[in-house]
Amino acid sequence: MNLKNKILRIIHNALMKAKERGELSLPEVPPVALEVPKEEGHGDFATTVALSLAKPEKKPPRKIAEIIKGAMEDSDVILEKTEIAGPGYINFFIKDSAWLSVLSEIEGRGADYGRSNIGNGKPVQVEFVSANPTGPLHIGHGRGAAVGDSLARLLSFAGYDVKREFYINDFGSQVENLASSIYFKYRELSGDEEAAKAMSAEAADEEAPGVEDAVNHAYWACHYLGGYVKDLAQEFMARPEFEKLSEDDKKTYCREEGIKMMLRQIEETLAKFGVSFDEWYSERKLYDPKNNLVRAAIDELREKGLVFEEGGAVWLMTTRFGDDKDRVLIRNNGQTTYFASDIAYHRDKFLRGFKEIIDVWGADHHGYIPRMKAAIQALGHNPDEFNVLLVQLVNLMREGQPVKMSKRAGTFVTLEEVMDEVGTDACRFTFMLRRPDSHLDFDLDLVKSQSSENPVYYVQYAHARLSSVFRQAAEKGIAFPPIEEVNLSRLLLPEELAIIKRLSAFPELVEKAAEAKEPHRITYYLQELAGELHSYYFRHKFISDDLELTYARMHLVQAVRQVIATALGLLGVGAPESM
RNA sequence: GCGCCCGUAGCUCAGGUGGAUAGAGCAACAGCCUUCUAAGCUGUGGGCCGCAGGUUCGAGUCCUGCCGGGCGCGCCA
Repeated sequence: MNLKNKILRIIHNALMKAKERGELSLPEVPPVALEVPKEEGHGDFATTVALSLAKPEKKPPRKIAEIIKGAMEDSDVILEKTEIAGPGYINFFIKDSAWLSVLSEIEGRGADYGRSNIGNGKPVQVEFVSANPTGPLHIGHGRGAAVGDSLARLLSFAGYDVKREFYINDFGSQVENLASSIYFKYRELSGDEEAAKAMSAEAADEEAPGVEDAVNHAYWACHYLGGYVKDLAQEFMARPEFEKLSEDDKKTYCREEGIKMMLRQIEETLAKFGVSFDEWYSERKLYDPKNNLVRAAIDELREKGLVFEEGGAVWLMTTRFGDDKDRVLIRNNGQTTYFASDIAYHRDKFLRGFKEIIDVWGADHHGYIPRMKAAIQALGHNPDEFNVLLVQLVNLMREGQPVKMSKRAGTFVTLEEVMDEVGTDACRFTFMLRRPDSHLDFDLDLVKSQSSENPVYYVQYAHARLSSVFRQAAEKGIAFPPIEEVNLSRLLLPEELAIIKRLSAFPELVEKAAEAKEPHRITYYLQELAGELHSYYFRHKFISDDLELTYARMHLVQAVRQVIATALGLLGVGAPESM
């Protein structure tokens, strides 16, 4: 049992005892809030329970605090002292010797220190990135990937049964656009004058009036996105089987092979970024003739009486569940909407047994949340089982100036290029430096710079430095005796105890971050821990002639090294042995 | 017009689900390498937490209204 829980037990027992004695009435056991005070002088832990009991007990809070304090028993002998302060806080001061046991706990659990089971094996699905397979990933996808992946790692570490999923929009107008772009480019490359003319009209005219979207897209993709449409067209042309096809079949080929190639590229980019998925879920699967899930979803909603027809279209009554207006499922041309697909998709997620569903979306889709929540309820689920994490769009900067990513400006930058320029660790860490819903300026020069301005190296350097200490010790032939044989009570410095206290806070930090779905908290914790470590490192030698002290300090920094590595791992960032 | 997000130090941002005297990095200034990695350390200054009310023992945090910025409001995806 950790220290915090021991204190909680002491308080709880004291409350029970006070009740027995008749000093407190306590019709029901109050929740006890125990926190770490900001001010050091206020002890290691403090509770406000006396304050919150003041009203129901009709006694002054300080009086209640006296009663509780008088009933407390420190059976494990972990308390240095307790005191009542301010309006009625009870402050707890832990014995130094009790803190030292944290080091043994960390060493004992190793890479599992901080792992918990608050998730209790609950099946959770995190769906993220889900970019259209019509072009390369950009930096906004990168942020979504970093946030989604870190969240998945965090939840998994907290005991949830997590699955990561990528939803492939391989159905509908977007992929048709890709298909005709490739096909169009192929025609141009084959000497089709009409196609070439449209292309040059597009190049000359900002708005390119009268030119269809596919040409527009092809022009953009060929000139600014690394020419991937042109690459694909050329590759297909070189394949013997392609030329044998009829024009119609060529177009189909462009679509099918185009999607396949784009997905492969997306998967490779993400793999390089350290992100992988358990499932790549195809939208087309929802329309399988043998098992049409979209039809099944609409039928289910219709049976519930939540569907109606108007103007030749089929609608879902989302307003019954708080949406602003009802939404179309089937257009009057007979085609289903994206929304209908999405309902079927999310219905299937629940059918697959997930008890909680988390979608990571770009913030520009936030308006879509109410209708999706409504749909979840229409299907008979608790809307709390479906959560959307909004990730704000990223401003790519260079030397303090925004990089405008317009197709005309010729400055489109892919995620791949950003990773190559700044490195994946710096890239991922930077994404986790902000709350997901706050705007992020991603300055390429800053993220690239290997200086104090760059927090990722600050943290990684702490790990590398400590690794170096162990190399030095080994070179000098200094042993690393087991922790049971080491006199940890030699760790008397205030900064040593401060570090131990911070290490002891890690498991709860992980739990809270997981519950709040806020992986960025890990980033801030890391910066604080690294800061304390650097300061400590600078002031004190770890390896000295005093072997007893050396051993004790080596175990301390071993624990720090472990926690830094674990925490960086939750962010998908490496912990280098040397830099 | 309606809805969502944001507003905290000169800049970029934290602020642990309502707690004690609001923090960090950068920038500015002044220092620290003979010693385990200077990608580091030490110190200094800097605030009407957008504004005005409300809820209570207690508000940067919750509620209402305004101001300012971003985004969204399709039988597109």
